[in-house]
Amino acid sequence: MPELPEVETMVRGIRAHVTHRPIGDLVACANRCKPINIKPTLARLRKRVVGKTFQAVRRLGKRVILDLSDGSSLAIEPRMTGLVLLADPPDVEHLRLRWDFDGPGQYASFWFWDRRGLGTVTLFDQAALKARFALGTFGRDALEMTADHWVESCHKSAREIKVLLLDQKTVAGIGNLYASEILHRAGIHPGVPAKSLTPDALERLTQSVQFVLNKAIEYEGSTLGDGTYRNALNQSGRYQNEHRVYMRAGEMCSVCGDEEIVRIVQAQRSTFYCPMCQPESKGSGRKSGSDRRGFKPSNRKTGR
DNA sequence: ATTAATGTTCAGAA
DNA sequence: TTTCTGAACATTAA
Repeated sequence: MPELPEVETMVRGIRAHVTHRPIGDLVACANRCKPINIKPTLARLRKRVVGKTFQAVRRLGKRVILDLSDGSSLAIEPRMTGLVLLADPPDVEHLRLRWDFDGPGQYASFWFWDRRGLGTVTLFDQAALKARFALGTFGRDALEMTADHWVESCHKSAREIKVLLLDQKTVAGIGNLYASEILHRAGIHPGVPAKSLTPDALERLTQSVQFVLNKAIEYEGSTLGDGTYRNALNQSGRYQNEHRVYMRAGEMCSVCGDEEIVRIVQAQRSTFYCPMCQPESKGSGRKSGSDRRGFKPSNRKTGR
């Protein structure tokens, strides 16, 4: 499920191969899959894209943005299982769209592949893109968040910190997997209200977001058990080997060695955490000492 | 054979 | 205003 590190890996993977090349055609792949959700229609998008070039490829939250030479931009949103590929798709059935380039180049085309078909491709003109991703309508990028920004985002909110982390309007790029990993490294219990976090906890959160996301980018993202996520050349990421809590319910915490990782459900999504490293009490002060022992997990489900 | 679970986003309701 | 719920989708585990 592509989150910030996976989408960043996609962007870096295709950038050199898709920019400044004339687009010869855009077609729906010939298989029984629907060509996913396209705005406007495929036919109209095709007319708007053919003959142009991509001037730049960048990331906005969890979307791949391709800036066209006429000032408009294409936003590819992988959602759960979408991939951009230069070659070697995981399978041919779930290829959805293909862009063909004219002229020389290492790869003649690139694809949007999506097993579940929740992904979207949307064309924005310059003004519409600006409006859609303006601060306030869309959150600041997770890698741009300073401690002051976190204070501003958290100090009024009654929501659980894990749920707030997932809100793309509050902060862009964090998804279910990295939310659990980030909070574990920060020593913050996922269920505490955002506004209860102390300045110290928010400082740790700031650092943890930077550390975890940058490390995950360095490792080219996480390819989970189902093997869905792949880079542009259909290679697995390597950050899954570094996960400390995600999908590790019932395992001993590798950091404290004293407690099993627990799975709970928040906002209909799985959360994983360590009751020892992430105490529930006030402001999640990790070093407060008084809550080192005697803590009871707030939820008893430990299955995976 | 049916049902639940999986994760992201958005529309619409509370 | 803020927060919550359900739908969309494909595949697999129970």
